Amino acid sequence: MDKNQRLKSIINLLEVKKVVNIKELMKRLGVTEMTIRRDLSILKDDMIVDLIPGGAILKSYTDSEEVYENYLITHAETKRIREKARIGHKAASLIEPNDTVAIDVGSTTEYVAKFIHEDMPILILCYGLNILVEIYRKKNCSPIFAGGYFHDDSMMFESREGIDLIKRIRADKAFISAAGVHSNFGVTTVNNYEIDAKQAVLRSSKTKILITDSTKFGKTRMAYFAELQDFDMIITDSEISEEYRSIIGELGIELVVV
Amino acid sequence: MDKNQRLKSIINLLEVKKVVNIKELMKRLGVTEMTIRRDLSILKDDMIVDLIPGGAILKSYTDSEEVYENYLITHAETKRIREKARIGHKAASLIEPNDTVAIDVGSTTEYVAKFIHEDMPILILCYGLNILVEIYRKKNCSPIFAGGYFHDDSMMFESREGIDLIKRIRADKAFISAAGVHSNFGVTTVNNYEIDAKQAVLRSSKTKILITDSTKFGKTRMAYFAELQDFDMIITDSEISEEYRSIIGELGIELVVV
DNA sequence: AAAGAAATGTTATTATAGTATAAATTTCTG
DNA sequence: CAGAAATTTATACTATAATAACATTTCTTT
Repeated sequence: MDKNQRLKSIINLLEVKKVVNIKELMKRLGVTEMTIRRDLSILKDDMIVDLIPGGAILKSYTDSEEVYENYLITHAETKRIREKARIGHKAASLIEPNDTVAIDVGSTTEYVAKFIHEDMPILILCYGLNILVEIYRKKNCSPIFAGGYFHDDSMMFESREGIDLIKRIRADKAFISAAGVHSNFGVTTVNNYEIDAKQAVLRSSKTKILITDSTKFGKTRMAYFAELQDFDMIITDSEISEEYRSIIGELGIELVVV
Repeated sequence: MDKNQRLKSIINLLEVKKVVNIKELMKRLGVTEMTIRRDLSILKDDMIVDLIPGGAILKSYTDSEEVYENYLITHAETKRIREKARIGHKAASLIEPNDTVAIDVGSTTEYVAKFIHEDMPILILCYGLNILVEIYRKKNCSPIFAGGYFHDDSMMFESREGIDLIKRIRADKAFISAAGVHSNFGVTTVNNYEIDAKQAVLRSSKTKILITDSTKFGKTRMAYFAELQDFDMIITDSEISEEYRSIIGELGIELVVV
């Protein structure tokens, strides 16, 4: 195996494994440590890999400080990861083979997407990048993505044409997120630009499922998009108050507490 | 910052950076090496990260030998990654601040996207998931994504509404890929579903740049979408034949060889 | 506020990784 | 096939990373 093939092998391996170490490459390619080091150094100069102690990874092009700082600010405090994972897991279990499902933007709906089994043959309509990234690798899930202009606070793409696409789809189940759920003031979210997509999905879906963690009940955010009674089911975690349990019960909405 | 927050921070950082090293975490989190080591070891036990010398990466779930062996067989020869990286790097260097650029689907255009500097303030129109994933984190790059139905061979999204969106955008520069470039039979690609988007982008872009490696010259694929002379510039690698160098010269197209 | 537990820091030691250089081998070229 | 160039190996040395044992601080609980 000549040098060029070796370099290709290293890149191939990196694309599968995301990290290679020098010892492994020595064995696999049958050359000494120094040769591997020189190969990796060539790939570094070609800006294909980043060297790490003992090996290399594919080059990352997003190394700025600010990206990280923003990320921390937006996500660190509000996370409640374990609750969201439970809610998402429950929601995903409702999906049946050959369903068409719509998944709204949001961090909780992201967990719905995560927990969809890759063997489940379904069509998934979405418009959030985090959702898309979760599902596109699953081999039986066919994504339909409503594009447009990117909003990095919600990872949502939004446009007139995206709404047109949503209107043309009919979904069996829609998983909709909310940032506020209030008995008088209805169901709300943070950003005005989300309203059209949420409403379009609600109009074109048979079963409407509200996905929200318990901290959102009793809250109101700026952008109103639906009444509580527009939903057929609400999935939330066990810290939901007695008050809202009974409000939801009286409206005849199925409440699933995980 | 307590231990739990630190662990979250490390995970957050990993989700952005894909690799963290201990020195960096020490500075960022203001604790000693041993503490970071202990944190990483907890995350390792939780099966969230894999330790690497000097740091950690998010745990990979695809470590089987077979994956790699199969991959080698299917892709080893056809890839030409180093050439594509050079082509992409050159193409990205043409982008100027406040440009609107359109980036077509393809493995070579992926490298254009990779090499766009995150400080470059631009709008980027695209419709390929691999392109989108490269750019959406770059803080000054605003993506506009034409959505639709997903095709996993090319990672492209395609729909009537996506084309409508493309038609509504005017780009300064379009980077278009091709699977075949022939002096008589024109510029072609593999999949019919790509044609509309490529043509729509060509029609609405000022400078049209063909991005293709040298193996594509003289080849023809099924889906015709443009004439060679529709392009203002061609970027390719140095193995392009003398024949095609002169054909391109005679057509008055700027040829950039990297 | 004091005792005990948990978390973090310090230091010394061992193990592993990285570098530089020269010699050996292979490959290329006329 | 000789000689040059490129590539690879071998080796000695330096730098960095990992570990372990113990000290200190911080947090809880009474």
